[in-house]
Amino acid sequence: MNGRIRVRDALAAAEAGGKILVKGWVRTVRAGKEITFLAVNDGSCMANLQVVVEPGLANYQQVSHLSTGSALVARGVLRESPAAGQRYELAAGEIQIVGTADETYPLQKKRHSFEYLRTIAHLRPRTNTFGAVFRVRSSLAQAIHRFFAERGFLYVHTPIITANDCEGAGELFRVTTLNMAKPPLDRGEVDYSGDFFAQATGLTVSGQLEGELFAQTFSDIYTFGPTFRAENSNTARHAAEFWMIEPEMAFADLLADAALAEEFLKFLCRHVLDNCTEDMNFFNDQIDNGLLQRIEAVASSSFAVMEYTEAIDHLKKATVPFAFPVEWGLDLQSEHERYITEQVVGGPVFLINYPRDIKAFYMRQNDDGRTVAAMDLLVPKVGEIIGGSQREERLDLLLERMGQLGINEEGLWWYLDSRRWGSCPHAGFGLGFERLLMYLTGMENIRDVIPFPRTPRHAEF
RNA sequence: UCCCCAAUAGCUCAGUCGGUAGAGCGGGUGGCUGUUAACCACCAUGUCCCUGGUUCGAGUCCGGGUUGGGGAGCCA
Repeated sequence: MNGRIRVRDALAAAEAGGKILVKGWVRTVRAGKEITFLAVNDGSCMANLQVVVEPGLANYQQVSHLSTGSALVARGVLRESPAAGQRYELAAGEIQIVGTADETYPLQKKRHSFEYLRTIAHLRPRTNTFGAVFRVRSSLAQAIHRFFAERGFLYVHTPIITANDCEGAGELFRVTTLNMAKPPLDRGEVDYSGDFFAQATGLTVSGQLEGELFAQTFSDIYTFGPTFRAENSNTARHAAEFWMIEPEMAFADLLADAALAEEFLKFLCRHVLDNCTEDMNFFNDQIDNGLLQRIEAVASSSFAVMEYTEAIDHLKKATVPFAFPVEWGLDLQSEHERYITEQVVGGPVFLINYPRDIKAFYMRQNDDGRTVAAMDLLVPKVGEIIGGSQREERLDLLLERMGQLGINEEGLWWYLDSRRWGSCPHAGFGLGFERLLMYLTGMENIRDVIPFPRTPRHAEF
């Protein structure tokens, strides 16, 4: 628009000499009496366009006094840069100062801590690191849609508001229009019959159950949307609001599920390596020196598969001390998962067939009577990154399991119906988008890969 | 929610044995320079997180709190 060219395209021009117009924000100014250099960035790439300004310019005085953060429009000739550091630069013929930034601008041309930048989340995208994070985030989201689209998966929008809290009480955010100062009571309990939905509702913790219903029409589907957990988790890996990808395939078993997960993760590794090269190189240089090597290794590896029972054997034989006990029937802790993927396998590994009693009610019971068809994909450095299962398609066994766990059938009548008519084997998995992003960028805190993080006590911006 | 650590200039930090605070960067001014987080000189900037206590005297020691960070659990 208005003939503007993005910095990314200007820097990638086939040859110098063109008259161009760029619009962006000043990252640094190196000003002098005889010449001034402005580094201009418009978010299209990490690299800045060097704008060279000489005293002949009408407003040279004002331009040489610009400071970091200012917005401007620059017109001039793209030419080869005589100095090192950039191939092209813009010889300014005209600079229009659009918006100045005074000395109170919080971003300085120096390194800031991530903790500080979190307090100015509205400005941090203007830094190199967060610019890279959010470019990769955008690119990766589009790659995810492309992956599934190319394979014939239907994209389904499952509800954000739900009355379904079957995955564990107390973790839902409540959604209500009741007067919180004076809620209607019935025998001491809040009476939701007069609430907007005439029942207790909350924000979704997973689209899986609805996703299963669509899989039994469209064969292969996926969801990709916001997910909410009201848990008081204070860690670098948890947010109250995050985005989750949940594919579901009909006529698929656990191994087909694992095969999809493997293809999916490799595709995304390859995608960022091939399409986000500049930003990935930055992460490798500045954030995590082993990043490119690790992602390249995952992209070209073949994932191992290991039974839970075998993993327990390995852990029992381990010579390293663990803080938590290892026993068949107990869930694996992060330390155990990392030992398996890093020390035993030395790469990505699917752990499959977990004890029934530590897994969710909807997972398919195996013939051994004590395990279910669950899988977790473990990767070096982070541990579990994908969790999935083959679902229990047999109505009687599903009802039996729900009964054992005290799960109310009435609220899930629609889910159970899917096992009444045309039930079929099906399987799926869930992947936390931010955790994927952490894995692929080397960023170590989930609050630094989501634009405006929501965590306990934090809903600013 | 539990355990551990931290909080000093706009930012990143130092501050010895308890004696009323410094550096670098950033900012301002000037100089200089086809510069690359430019460089050089000068200048300005503090609720030492809050609160109570010990002490002649607390940034420093002790109690309580707040906020942040790391780890764990929960999980994606």
